[in-house]
Amino acid sequence: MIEYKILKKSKKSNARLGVIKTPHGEVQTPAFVAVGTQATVKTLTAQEVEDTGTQMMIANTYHLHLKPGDAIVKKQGQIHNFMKLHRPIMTDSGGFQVFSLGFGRDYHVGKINIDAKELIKKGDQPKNVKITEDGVEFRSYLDGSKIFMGPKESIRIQENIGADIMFSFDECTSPTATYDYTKDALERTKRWIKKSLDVKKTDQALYGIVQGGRYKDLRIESAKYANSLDFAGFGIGGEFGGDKKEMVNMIKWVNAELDERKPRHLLGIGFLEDMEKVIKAGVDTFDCTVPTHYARHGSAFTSHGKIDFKKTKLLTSKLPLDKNCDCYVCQNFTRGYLTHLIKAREILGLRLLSYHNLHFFNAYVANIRQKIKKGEI
RNA sequence: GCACGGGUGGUAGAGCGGUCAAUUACAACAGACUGUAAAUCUGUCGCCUUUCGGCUACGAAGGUUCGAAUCCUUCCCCGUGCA
Repeated sequence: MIEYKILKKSKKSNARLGVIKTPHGEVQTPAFVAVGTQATVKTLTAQEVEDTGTQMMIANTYHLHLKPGDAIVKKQGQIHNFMKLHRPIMTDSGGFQVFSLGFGRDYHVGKINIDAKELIKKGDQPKNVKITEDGVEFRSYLDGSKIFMGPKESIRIQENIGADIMFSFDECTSPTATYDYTKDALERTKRWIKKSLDVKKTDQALYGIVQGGRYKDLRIESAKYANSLDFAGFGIGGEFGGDKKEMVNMIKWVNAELDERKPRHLLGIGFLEDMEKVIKAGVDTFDCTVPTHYARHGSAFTSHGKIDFKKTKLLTSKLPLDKNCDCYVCQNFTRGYLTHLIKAREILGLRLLSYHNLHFFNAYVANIRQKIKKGEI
């Protein structure tokens, strides 16, 4: 189980300072959660992940079920022992893959989409996954085989993986869904999160997920329902409207309904510019692929903006990546060297940028914690 | 000197009479990425033009043809073999 304690509540916003105690250590919140889908924060060793100041990681049920198989992870001593990360770990339920491999893929849309048109009507099905009342039939992206996953399957897999915190199985809806579709999907998600709780056998913590798309009444209904059940915390998922303002409002609608004594995790949101906004809306933890994903695409974040290390002109630069950063990468290498590594497609380039970006994101949130502590936000 | 083979856009390398401003790859340039189908994807990439279109181009110069990067002649380079 986990324990959440509020250390300080902001007077200026809904932000709060807290700590989540888990069997694998504490998380000072608000906190950034690194994404380690396949039991690895891509390119980095567990030791390096810890060295970047990462407090918690989130792995993925769907991916680990396909490869290597959750039974294998269990036999290897579960995820902490398997990957040798001695920090708190979460597992996402596979609910996001209902979207990313389903309608998300069909419509080429992300979770925040200003151009989204309402195209998905109640009863519609994505091309590559089949959504039923009991769960979802996926096509494995590895070999095309059929994989069925519902709340029961997801929880069983997550219990085998053995993270500190599990998420209930849900259907992440698309920004291209109509109200009627989203309402219908929410009814499924409500049944699924209840079922997730009912079938859970271990003492791992389970978070209930809130959906409801961009629709206020559905978001509130979803939050109220999740709050009525005995979850250890909450996950806020789904699409987040057309812009950041809308997103923040949606988070506020939801958090107003949730028991403040339980931690709230915002699923899959975390651009740098989003962090302070969502924290002020009352979010405690959030995960995002951006630092590691962008790193592998050659981009690094700095105190003066983003740098694209694919640009040839940077080859002659003798400046550090970020002069205001005290991470190993910024202390040792020039922008020119990093550019060379990226352009030469050397693995080290991806590793160094991943390391720096994670460090940068963690430091960024640590700074926000300080601001809350000082009463600045 | 003789005999073959070859000279194509920044590079490599297709094309071998019209559908070729020229396949493709790389490079270059620009952009995207939010619970990771992602060390990925998209666009531009001779010059002028927003588009239509125009212009100059496949070693050089001639020629054949309605039409040539593609065929012929000469020349200039490069590679291999024989002297």
